[in-house]
Amino acid sequence: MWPHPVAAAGKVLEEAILKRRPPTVLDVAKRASVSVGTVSNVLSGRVKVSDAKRGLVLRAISDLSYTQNKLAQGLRQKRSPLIGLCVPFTSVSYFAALVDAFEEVASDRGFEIMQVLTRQEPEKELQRVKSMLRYHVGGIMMLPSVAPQRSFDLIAESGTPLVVIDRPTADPRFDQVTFDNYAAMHEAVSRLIALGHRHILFVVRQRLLSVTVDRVRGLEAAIRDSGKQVAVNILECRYDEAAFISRLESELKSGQRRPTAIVVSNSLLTTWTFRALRLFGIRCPDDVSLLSIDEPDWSDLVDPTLSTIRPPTRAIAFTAWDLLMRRMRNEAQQVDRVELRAEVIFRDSIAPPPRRKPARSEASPQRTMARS
Amino acid sequence: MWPHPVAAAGKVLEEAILKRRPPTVLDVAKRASVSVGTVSNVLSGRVKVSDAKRGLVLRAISDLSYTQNKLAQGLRQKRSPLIGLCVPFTSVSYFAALVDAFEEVASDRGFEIMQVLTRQEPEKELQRVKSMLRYHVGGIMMLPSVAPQRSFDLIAESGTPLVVIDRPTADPRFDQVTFDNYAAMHEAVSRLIALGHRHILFVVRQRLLSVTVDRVRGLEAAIRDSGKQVAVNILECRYDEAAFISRLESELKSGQRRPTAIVVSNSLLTTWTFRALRLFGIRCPDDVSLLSIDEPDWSDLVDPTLSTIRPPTRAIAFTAWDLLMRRMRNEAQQVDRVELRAEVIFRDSIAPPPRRKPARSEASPQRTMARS
DNA sequence: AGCGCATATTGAATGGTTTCAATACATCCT
DNA sequence: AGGATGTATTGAAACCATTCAATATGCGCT
Repeated sequence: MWPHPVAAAGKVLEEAILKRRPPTVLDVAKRASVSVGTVSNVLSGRVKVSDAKRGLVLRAISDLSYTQNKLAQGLRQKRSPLIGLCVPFTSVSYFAALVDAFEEVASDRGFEIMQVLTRQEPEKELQRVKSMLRYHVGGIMMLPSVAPQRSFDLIAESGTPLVVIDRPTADPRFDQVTFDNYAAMHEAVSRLIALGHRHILFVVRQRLLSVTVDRVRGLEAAIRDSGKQVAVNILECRYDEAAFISRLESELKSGQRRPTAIVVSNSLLTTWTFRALRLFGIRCPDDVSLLSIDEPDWSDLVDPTLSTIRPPTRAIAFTAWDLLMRRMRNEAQQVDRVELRAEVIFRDSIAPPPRRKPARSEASPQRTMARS
Repeated sequence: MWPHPVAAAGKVLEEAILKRRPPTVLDVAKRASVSVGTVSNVLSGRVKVSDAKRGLVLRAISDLSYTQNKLAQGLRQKRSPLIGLCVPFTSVSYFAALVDAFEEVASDRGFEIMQVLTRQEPEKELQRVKSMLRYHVGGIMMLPSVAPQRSFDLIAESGTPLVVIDRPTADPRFDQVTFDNYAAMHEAVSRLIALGHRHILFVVRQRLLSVTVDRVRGLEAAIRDSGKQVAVNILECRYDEAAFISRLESELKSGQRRPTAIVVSNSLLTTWTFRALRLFGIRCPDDVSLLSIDEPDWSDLVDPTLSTIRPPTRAIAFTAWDLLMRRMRNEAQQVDRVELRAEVIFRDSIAPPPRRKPARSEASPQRTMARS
């Protein structure tokens, strides 16, 4: 007497169910009466499988509601479809928008994001990079800190594809996607100078950061190109609001080199600056003009509305993704360095400087200071 | 003649180096002349190892600069030290702050974050939950959508510990950490009523969301407790700024039930509302008072400064983490439901309603409407 | 010295997938 | 029919860390 077919099917089910463990390729293979290799081929689609067998396999997969174990897959392939995403914070809106865009495209393409935060500290960065590598991530997107060399070396040594975003690096080993800080800064500062500003304060987080260097170059070029005498002061500050405010105050009250325009490096510092100006009773744009790099989402809500350099966030994310994929598929011909353009948006926070203390008495339009 | 010790050591190195692959426990074990079991015991610290052997092992680890393969570890242990973090977006500051706090505590404790975004859509959520489970994450933090049932079932079935954050659920299977929306809303609305408001508009994203339900309960209770006649309108809207603005406009211009106070459910909608009021030329707080749930970071930068309900973001993250760890270590006695308190911050965007059209002529303080 | 007990150490088996050399099968041509 | 060519399928081996039953070692006591 032959075993009843239904009972037989039941018996195949048994293994996975009785042992209360998720079904494996082996379970699927048994139920579909094929080999594990065939199941794997159906799953990956890399090798042609006859329609008949494919049907059996798909049937078995859905019967058992089998799901791939990505850890085992990653172990075997030595690369998991995890993508490491390394940014300083998520609580800065520009970074958050980047993360958001990356997750969107990653999940659409069947990848997952492993997110690590560096807090802008090279040590922390190194530690976080090591964590990513322990998971054998298939690729890394990284917004590097000031001193990313050791992290870069580790990544290069591991052979993991890396795309550097937002902050250009001299390292010739990696693809990178940035926006043209030089041009954006040149455009913005040229406007300030045209309006008559001759004392500019540039507030930055870290002077050594490559983006900062580019921005300073753009600023200086704009001054040269204008042919005017413009004094520039750079204020570097840690992330500590109280300390920042007091340093800003002393800058703004130093009679001689008192700035009439402030350019701020990121949206967090802009928030603080804006708050500080209120606190000091300094009016914007009457007393001082303000321009922010990294557009905060409240730019058009405040009074005055804020002039900004708006980074092409989503374009950066999508471009970086494409580069990373190309590299993961080994299709990269050479190192790519893409530079996108940022949009400079002039709103009300920029105006001609006040008339008093004219450094060289430029012809700035007459303007009453009162506004009430 | 015995092999020279140095040559022997060199020979041990060979394997990993010649084959150009990262060293494994086996390589470490050979070099330290111990068994793989011992190496594993040193690594995990779960079993006591003599100081002598431990020294040898540590030495070998550093010599070879061995790093654990977390994929293999996860495969064997059936749980990886990856923590799935599931939120709607990162581009809303409240969510971004949560993510930030989670990453901080996770990386301090040697865990990594796998971040997935649900876009508030149950379908997407389910898909993302499946992705997490395929990686056999050790635990999940989730800010659920309106209809999380299937996701919950899947998670429960997989046996993965889950902590539900921010949005209370009736599901009795999972720990949860929320803040007291009822109390916060009660406090805020009581103040509005005390100031004389009798027409309140509540702008929400999704009426069915549990937090919304709680907030509405708090609102209604505040009205009951006040003993006054207060009309409430609820405006539900998708995430589409143009559509939202036009719906808001019709609400604000509907002569009869025209609200004098608006409560908005999250910071993104608050941004839109704020922008819309400007657009319509409706003054705040003169014509209408405004209160935001989820404190945007520009609350004190705009004019008028914004009244808000500030969620205890970091406390939520840390509490949720502790609950999750307890559950991952199987120390949980019962299902925990922690409810933290939110802070209600009254700033300038709240004032008594304008005098015109007194519904029942309450004694609100005389107030000239003109301002500039 | 001999015995028993406690602790440290060992290493084969395990987990789930993919890979790839080997095999089976089908097709076509002469 | 016989042989050659090409494609589909198979299943053992590999990936790497952990587990745990079995063994080895050390210690104390008589």
